[in-house]
Amino acid sequence: MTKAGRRKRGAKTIEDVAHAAGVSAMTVSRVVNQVKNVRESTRAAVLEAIELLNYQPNTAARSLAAGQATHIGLLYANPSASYLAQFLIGALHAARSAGVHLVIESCESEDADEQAEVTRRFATSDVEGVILPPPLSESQPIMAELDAMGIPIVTVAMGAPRDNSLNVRIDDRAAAYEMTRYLLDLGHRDIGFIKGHPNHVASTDRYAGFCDALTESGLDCDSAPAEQGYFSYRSGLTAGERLLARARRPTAIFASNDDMAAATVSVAHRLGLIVPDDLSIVGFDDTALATSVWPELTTVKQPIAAMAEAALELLIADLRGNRGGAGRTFTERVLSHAMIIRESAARPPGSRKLAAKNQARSS
Amino acid sequence: MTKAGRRKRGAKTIEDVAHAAGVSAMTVSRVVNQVKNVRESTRAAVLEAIELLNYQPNTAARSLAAGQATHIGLLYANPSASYLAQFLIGALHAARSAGVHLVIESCESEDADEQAEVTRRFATSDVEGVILPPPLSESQPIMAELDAMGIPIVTVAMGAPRDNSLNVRIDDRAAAYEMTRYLLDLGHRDIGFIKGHPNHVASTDRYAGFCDALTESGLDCDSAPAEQGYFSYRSGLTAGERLLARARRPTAIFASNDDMAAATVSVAHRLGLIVPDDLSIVGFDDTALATSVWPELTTVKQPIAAMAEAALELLIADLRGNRGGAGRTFTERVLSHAMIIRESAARPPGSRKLAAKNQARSS
DNA sequence: ATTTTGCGTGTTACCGCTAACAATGCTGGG
DNA sequence: CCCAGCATTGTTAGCGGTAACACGCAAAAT
Repeated sequence: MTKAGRRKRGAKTIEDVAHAAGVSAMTVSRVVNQVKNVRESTRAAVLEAIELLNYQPNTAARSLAAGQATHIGLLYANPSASYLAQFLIGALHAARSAGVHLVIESCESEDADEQAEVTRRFATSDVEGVILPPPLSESQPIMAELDAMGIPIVTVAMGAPRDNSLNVRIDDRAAAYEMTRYLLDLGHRDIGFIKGHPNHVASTDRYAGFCDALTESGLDCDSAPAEQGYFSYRSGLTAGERLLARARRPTAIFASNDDMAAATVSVAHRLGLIVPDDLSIVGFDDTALATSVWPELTTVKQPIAAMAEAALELLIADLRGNRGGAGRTFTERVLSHAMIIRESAARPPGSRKLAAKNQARSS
Repeated sequence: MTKAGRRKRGAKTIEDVAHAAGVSAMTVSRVVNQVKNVRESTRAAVLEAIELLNYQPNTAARSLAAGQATHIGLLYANPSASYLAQFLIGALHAARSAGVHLVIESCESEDADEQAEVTRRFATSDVEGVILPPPLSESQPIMAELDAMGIPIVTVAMGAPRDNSLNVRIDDRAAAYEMTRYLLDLGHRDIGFIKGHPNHVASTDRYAGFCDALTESGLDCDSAPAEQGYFSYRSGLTAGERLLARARRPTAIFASNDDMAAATVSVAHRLGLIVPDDLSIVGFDDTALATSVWPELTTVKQPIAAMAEAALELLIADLRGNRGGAGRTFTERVLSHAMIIRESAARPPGSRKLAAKNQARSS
C-alpha cells in the first residue's frame, strides 16, 4: 500500500519497464541514456517495453539523481518581438527534452557597467550556462563577466567566434549573396542596400554577401547606393527615404532585416510608388512582420527556433561533457537558411514583357 | 566522503539550513512552504539562516518528493508575435518560481476536428494543466477535449467565463471607455472604430466600452463610423481605407488593437494625411509594434506578462489544491490596464489654439 | 488530578532515477 | 585447469525534498 502511496496517476516508472523487460532498472537506465555495454538483444527488449508502456523518464528524478544542470540562463535584449517569440519557442522545446529549466532575464541597458551588473546578479542565482541571442551575443561586458565566473556561454548569430566558446549561426554572407543574385537575375541593376547595426557582425556579413553578388555580375559595389540602418523600423524609415530621394532612384532595395524592409515599403507607398511594380523591396529574417505588411516580403528565412534548439543542445552537451574536467573547445554550428519568395520583388519597371515570358517559362 | 560525493559545487541544501538554524530539515521545509504550525521565533531563525546561506530549494527534488505537477501545457495559435513573446516571458518567469516545466505547442488550425486532434496528442503527453491564451481561449473544441480528459484549464482574456474554470483578463470594456473618453476630451466628435475579430469576446467588450463613452457624451454610437476588422494588420488596412474614404471623414480612429492601428497609420500616410495633426489614431495592447511605427501609438497597455504569470499561478494553485479531491470552482482574476499616451493622438484639426491653451493648463 | 486536545517539531520512508561498485559469465593465456 | 581480463548486468546508496506519522509538552476539559 505504501507502494502506490505518493505516486501520481498512472505514470510509468523505470521499475515498470524493468519488470516488463525482465531486467533491472539500471539496465533500462543504460538503454535510455545510450550508454554502451548493453547487449543488442537486451537493448531491443528494453526498447520494446518502453514503447509498450509509453514510458517517459521523469526529468525531476533524473536531474536530481545525476546532479546535472537544471537551470540554463537566457539573457535577451529587445530584438524584434517576433524574433524573440520564435527563439523562446525553440529554446523551450529543447529545454523540455533536456529536462532543463530556462531562466530568462532581460538586459536592455547599453551601458557596459550596467550590463555587467545585471549579468552578475543573474549568474549568481543558479544558472549553469547561459544562452546569448543577438544582440547580446556581441556584448563584451556580458561575456567577460560570465567568463570570469566560469559560466559557459553559447552565443547565437555571433560573427566573431571567440576561443573556447560555443556559437550557432547561419551563413549570413551566403544568404545575402543569394538574395542579391535573385534580384540581379530578375533584371535589376540599380540595387540599393540598407545596412544593419554597425556593431553586429551579421551586418557586415550581409553587406559583404551583397557585394559578392554585385562584383560577380561586373557591378561596382562601392558605387551602389547604401544607407546605414540600425535594424529598427524607425531607422528603416530614414534610410528608405534617403535611398528613394536619390537622383538615380534604385529599382530594388535590399534591407538587412524585415523591419527596415517594411519601413521602406511604407515610405514607397507614401511616395506613391507601387511595390513591386515600380520598386522591389526585399528583407531578411522572415519574421512575422514579413507577412503582415502588404505586399508580403520576399526575404531570407533564418531558422530561429532551430537555432535556439541547437544552441541549447550545444550548451548542454558541453555542460555534461565538461563535468569530467576537460577544457572545452571551440564549437560552432552553422544552420541552413532559405530564400522565401513572396510578392515584394519583381522584374524592374520596363521589362514587363520579359517578365511575362519568363513567368511562362518557369511554370 | 560519500557525503560530498555527487553533490554539485557549493549548492546549499535544506540540511545546511536546518543545521544553521538549529532545527530539523522538516521544519525548514515547513517554513519555505508557508505551512502553518511553525512558531514565529522558529520561522524567523530559519528565514535568517536561509538568507544567510542564500538557500534556494532544489526544484527537481521538490517536485520529485511531492509528486507535484511538473509539466504545464501552453497551447497557442499565432497571436501577434509580440503578444506571444511577452506572454512567454511572463509564463516562463512564473514557471520557474513554481518549479514547473512549460510544454508549449502551437495549434494553428481553425478546423474543429483538427484542433481536437492536436489537443488530444498534446494532452496525452504528460501535461497536468493547460494554459490557453487568446485566441485559443475561445476555442470550444479544445476546451471540450481537455474537459473530457479531466485536464484543468486556465484561459486568458476570455470573455465568457465557463463554470468550473479559471480565467485571467483585463477589463476591456472599461479600458476602451477610458480611451474613447480621452479622445472625446481632446475635442473629437467624429471618432471611427475598427472592431476586432467577431469571435473574440474582447472585441465586443471593447466596442461596448467605446459606445459607453460616446453615449455618455450624448453621441449616438450606432451612427458612429465602425468597420469590421480581424486583429490583423491586413484587415486594418482595409478597414482603415473604408473609414477614411467616408464622405464625412472621422478626425480620430480607435482601432481594437495596435496592428490595425499601425495599418491605419500607413493608410493615412498614403493618403497624405499627417498623424496626429490631420488625424488621430489610437490602438490597444501596447505591443512592440506600437513603438516601432511613427508616430508612436497612443494605446492601452495590457499587462501581458503579468497575465501569463497570474494564469500559471492560478492553475498551479488549483492543481495543488485539487489533489485533495474537492471539485474546483470558478475563479477569475482581473488585472489592471493602463493608458499609454504617446504621439499618435492630438486635438482635432481646427482647435490648435485651444490645444495650446490646454497644454499650458495641464503642465 | 487525570485525560484530552492539539500545536510545534522530529523521524522515517520513500519519490524515480543514476553513480559507483559488486557480481556474474565468458574468453583466452599460461 | 585456473585465473586474469573484459563485457554485461545487478545491488546499494544516495540526490534533496516532502508526506505521513510519532512524539513531547502545555493549555483546556473532565
